[in-house]
This record gives sequence, structure tokens and C-alpha cells, in this order.
Amino acid sequence: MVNRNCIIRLSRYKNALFRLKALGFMKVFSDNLADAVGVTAAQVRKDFSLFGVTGNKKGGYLVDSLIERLNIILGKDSVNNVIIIGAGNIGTALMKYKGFEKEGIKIIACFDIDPIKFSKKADIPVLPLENIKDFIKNNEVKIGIIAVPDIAAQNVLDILAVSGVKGVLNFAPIRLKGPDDCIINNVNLEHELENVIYFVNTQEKTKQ
Amino acid sequence: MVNRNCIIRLSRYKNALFRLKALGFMKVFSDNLADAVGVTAAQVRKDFSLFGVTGNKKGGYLVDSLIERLNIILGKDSVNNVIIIGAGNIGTALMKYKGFEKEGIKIIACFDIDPIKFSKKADIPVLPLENIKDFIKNNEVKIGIIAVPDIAAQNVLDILAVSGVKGVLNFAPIRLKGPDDCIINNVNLEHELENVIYFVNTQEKTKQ
DNA sequence: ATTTTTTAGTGAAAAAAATCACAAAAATAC
DNA sequence: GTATTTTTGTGATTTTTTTCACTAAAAAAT
Repeated sequence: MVNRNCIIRLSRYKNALFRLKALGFMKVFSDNLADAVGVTAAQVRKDFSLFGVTGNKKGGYLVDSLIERLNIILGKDSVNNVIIIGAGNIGTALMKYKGFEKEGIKIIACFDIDPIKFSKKADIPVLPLENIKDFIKNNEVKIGIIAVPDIAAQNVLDILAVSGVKGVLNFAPIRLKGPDDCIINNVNLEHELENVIYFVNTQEKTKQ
Repeated sequence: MVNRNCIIRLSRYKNALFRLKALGFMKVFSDNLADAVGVTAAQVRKDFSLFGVTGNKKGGYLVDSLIERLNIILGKDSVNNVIIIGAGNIGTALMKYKGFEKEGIKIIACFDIDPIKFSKKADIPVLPLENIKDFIKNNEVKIGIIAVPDIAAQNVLDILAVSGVKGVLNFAPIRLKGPDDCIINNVNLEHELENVIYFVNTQEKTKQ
């Protein structure tokens, strides 16, 4: 089983490839990618070799086919319907966020408990949470984004897991416990910022 | 120099400690924390030992003093003034987000180029980007959050770095290059979600 | 007072991840 | 046609991170 960090790097390579393609590159070498992503060339090649992704000696990798290959590995060749739970600050921002669409990730609905938030006719409808179970089953939703307050998050996860969701991106600042076959990734904005603060402070101290 | 993951774990321990405290715990054992955070008890103790954080044999750790200790390590004992650049979806959500305040992180201003976004009298003012350099210097801002489109991000980073910002949390989906004494942490929402998708797909395949 | 139990702290060991370094292949140069 | 250059692919090595396992201390029980 491959490492989370390795998969994140694959996403980054893909990202870099799109930019290199936009710049007119038809082929790239491992050190171009390494440079674009901030890793070593050996790391790039090692990552690729784990998935049997091959290039051409002295010829590097063809940008288009490498993108295609990475998309298949990352599961982007099929449609990924995603729902958001929580139409607060974060949930709303994610609904409006254009980045997902660009990457072929489709947010198909949002759910909330507050009737004021409902907008059933919108492009991405905001629906009552009580309908979520049926919605997940009818639409075969496999991925959910939890953007509710921490106090509600575990309950939401339980509903998602029971309804058949297999992967969750959790923005609530709390560790959620779900069944083994449901992957949970956490994005904790406080911790990310705290991390920056720590390293800034540490650097300042060591300088003196 | 300690590891980024280790520091993230410290943040998680602190987080868990607050919750345990709210539940009435006065002291905790390494395995309580381990359980709350999803690591092993040995990992907890090892992390602490790296920073000289000690408890009591058979007595565990006192919740209050452990929180205090972690806050000092994480640099939360002094004020952390932070600015956001970009008053779009993400930037606005972050401005409204209550999580930072709870953690003693103060968002003191936001900057944008679009005059429609300006609101100089608001609680967290949205100011013209052209004023950012002076603002950073006058307020001794050390930390910034980049929430502008990828195309503008490198330019914003350059301005921040020149003005004296030492740490950046970057939401733009692009790798930024800054001076060595400026720490850059990236939050790439697409990649986080892509990661979930990958592991969901992988799990489904291995089951068959 | 002594024994038992529990849990921290930490070197040693194991596992995981990253880097090195080099053979082999392909393109180019001569 | 041969030599040279460049770059991949990967086994071996190194480094990093995590886990193990045991000592020692403190509390509780006898």
C-alpha cells in the first residue's frame, strides 16, 4: 500500500504538468517536474516506478500521456460526485470554489439543517439534511465533505457512513471515528496556521 | 530540527486536551491522548520527550499545565497577528471563520485589488493591496494567508516576503518560491479531495 | 513496610521513506 | 559506425520515523 504523501505528490506532478503544458512543453524530464514540485528528480522517478509509469531514456516523459496516466491512477478518469454537508462559511466557499470543477470533481449538492440556507433550485442545491440518506443512495455518492461545526461532525459522519459514503474530507476540527472501509482525511486550518507560526518562531530563535 | 508532522501532532494533542478538559478531565495518560488523536501511546510520549515535556509516572499529565506547555512550544503564548490576501471565496470564508480566534490567532486585515471588496471600517477591514507593504511594516505582521488566484499568488508572495512576512499559508494551487527565511505551507483543497478519491478507489479495487 | 500495579521516559530495534549511484537505453555528435 | 551524452529505472544505502520493550518511579493495595 502506498503512502499518502506519495499520492499527494502525484497530484502535484499532475498540477505541474498542466502548467508546463500551458507553457508549451510537449515532454518533460524528471528534474523539470522535481523542480516544479520541490522534490528531487530521484523521488519523481521512484514515485512513478511504484505505479509502473515509465518514460523514455534520454527522452523524458510525454506530457499528455503522463497526465492521462496520472489521472487514471488518481481515479480521475471516472466522474466523482461529491456532496458537502454544512452550508456555513467553509461549506459555502467550497461550493463556489472553481478549483474542484477544473479537476473534474463535481459538487452535486449541499446539505444543512437550517431552512434559511435551503435553495433547492440552485445550480448546486442546498437541501435539508434529513434527505441526505436517500440522496446518497439515489446518486451513488461515494465522497463527502464535512463542513459542519465540530459538535455535529461525528453525527454527520455516522449518517454518511451508514448511507454508503466511502471517503470523507473533514474540515471540522475534531478527530472522527468511522468504519474501517471509510477513509477520512482531515483539513485543520488552525493547525496548518499554527504550524507556520511554530516554524516562524523557531527560525527567529535560532537566528539569534 | 523537528518534523512538520510532529508539530501537527502537538497541535492535535492540544486540541484533544481542550476537549478532554471540557469533559472534566484534570489529568490524562499518554494512551488517552493517543486514542483521541489516533496515534500510539509511545508516539505521544516520544513527541513530548523531544520537547522535554514530562509527566508523572503513574500519574499521567496534568491537563492544564500540559496545554500551557504546548502553547508555549507552539508559539501561542504571544499574539499572532495574521493578514489575508484575497477577499474571494476562500479569503472571505477564512475572515468569518471562528476557529482562528478560538486558538488565539487574530486576523487583523484582508487585502484585495478590487475596490468593490473594500470595507475599511469593518471589524476585519478589507484594504487595497497597494497599502499592504506599509501595513505589514506598521503592524509588524509576520504571518500571511494567500487566498488569491494561482496566477497572482507568486507576485503576492514576493510582496509579502519583501515587506517582512516570515510565514505564509498558501491556498493558491501552485508551488510558490520564496526566500529561505520565509516558511511556506500549502493547503491544496483539490489535492486533499483527490487523495480521498484515490484511497476510496483503491479500497474498492482491493475488495473485489 | 512490602508487594503489586500502573505508567512515564527512553535507548534499541524495526519499519518506512528518501537518496544515492550506477547500469542500460536512446538520442546525438563525430 | 562508433563514441559521447543524456536521462530513465531501480537495487543498495542512508536517513528518518515509528514502534518495541524494558527500567524506574510513583501510587495503591495488602
